[in-house]
Amino acid sequence: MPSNSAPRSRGPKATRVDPEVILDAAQKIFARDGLRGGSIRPIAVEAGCDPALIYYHFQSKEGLFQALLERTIGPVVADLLALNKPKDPRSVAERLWQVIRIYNAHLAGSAGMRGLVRGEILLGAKGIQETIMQRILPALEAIGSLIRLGIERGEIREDTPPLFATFFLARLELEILDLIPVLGPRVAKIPAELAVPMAERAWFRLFWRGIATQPDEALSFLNEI
Amino acid sequence: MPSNSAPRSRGPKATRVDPEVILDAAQKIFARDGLRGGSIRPIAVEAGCDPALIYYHFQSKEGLFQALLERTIGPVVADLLALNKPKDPRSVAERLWQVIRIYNAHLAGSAGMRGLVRGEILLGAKGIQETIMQRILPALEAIGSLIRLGIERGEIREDTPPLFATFFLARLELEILDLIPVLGPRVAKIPAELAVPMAERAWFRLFWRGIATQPDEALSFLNEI
DNA sequence: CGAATATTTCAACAATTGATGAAATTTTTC
DNA sequence: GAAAAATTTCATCAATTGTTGAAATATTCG
Repeated sequence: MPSNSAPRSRGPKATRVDPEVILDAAQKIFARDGLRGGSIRPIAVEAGCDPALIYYHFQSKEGLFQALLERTIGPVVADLLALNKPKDPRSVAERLWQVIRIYNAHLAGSAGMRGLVRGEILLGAKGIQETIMQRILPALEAIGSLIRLGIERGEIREDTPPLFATFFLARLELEILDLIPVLGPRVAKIPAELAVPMAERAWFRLFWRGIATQPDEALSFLNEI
Repeated sequence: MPSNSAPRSRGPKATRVDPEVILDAAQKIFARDGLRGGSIRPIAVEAGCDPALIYYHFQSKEGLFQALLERTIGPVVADLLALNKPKDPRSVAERLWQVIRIYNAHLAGSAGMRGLVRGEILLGAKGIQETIMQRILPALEAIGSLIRLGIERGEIREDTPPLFATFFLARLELEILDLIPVLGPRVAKIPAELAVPMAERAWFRLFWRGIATQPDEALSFLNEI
């Protein structure tokens, strides 16, 4: 039998394949299968194009992933840096809480991507590690500045180590979004969709109690929504 | 040209290939390349045997990984469960601190394995997920019991949610061992080998302050070593 | 010793992978 | 309208993958 589908015509289609569509497809596949496990052909199917087109736009599989990283991390970092504006009228407590909200707002829908990023920090190729680090380090620095500001203002205990407190908070976001929806319902009878907001609040309270001079004041913003 | 190496003789060698040696090799390769990225042939080279021998002992790649999981997680869980003995004379604070020490003692040397386990919880095949969960859930339950005991005894604040505090502590171990040695030296000038013990203590203090009724008492054990 | 069993290797399979060069088609430029 | 550039597909390569069946050797048991 001859092939049962006529070959599509070559050359540009009626509607060009937006590289953003390819990135969407890559995010879906990489998030599900990992960087090594996800392969180009399923991404091409998802994007509705030929595998070779992906190479035309992104040169290599690694290039595709790096482009995806830029798109995923970029907006998060931008928002985190904005928390450090000198004229911001909010308390440090409230702005640290916003760190969590920002993270959630941008990344809640991209499960798998965070684990992927995390895995590549630990085991990834040097080039990808560098890309990630250059994006993440300024964000960590921004959180550290906030904590130092809190110490200056007397909101945060003087014996709080800014660096470790930063890691503690940054880490918190990761785990809330990734592991809590999986573990929460299994360990207790917490619906998956409630696990994240409950953990966010409980953990931020715990965190704030650990570092604040007046731990039980000024957390009213936690009760919104 | 004929092949440049004479074929090894078949049949049992002088010294049998201990399956434990294959597990050691698998741990090294999987930890470096991930479950999907790590393949059987390099594991066989590392173990000094033929790839087919791995199938003889472990049936499949997934079977190999499951056996490796058992060997890695088993001892950790056993030690964690032992923390819950009713006659233990130590304070809850000290026993919660031991959670971290146990984790470190068993898993500090197997970087990559933790990320692997974590990744498989989120994205892994159903069978592997089940294996992991059946091992981990009793450990989480043990920590939860300790925290409830602390509340009963008045060591821990009554408004502490045991479940989330458990996750918080369990999570803490993971990140200290994995991310801190990578991020610490890059963000500040902390040597990698100091980053872990420093973070362990700083984070445990912060954690304890967040949940304790008398947060600044009875942490003298943190100064040992 | 001889038979049964356990251990190890070899050779090969079908499938999948990342990648490329050439051809075809459209769009842009002049 | 012709030439140049951009976009898309096709066909295919070489390498690697997990896995298996058969053969070979050693050990154990009667």
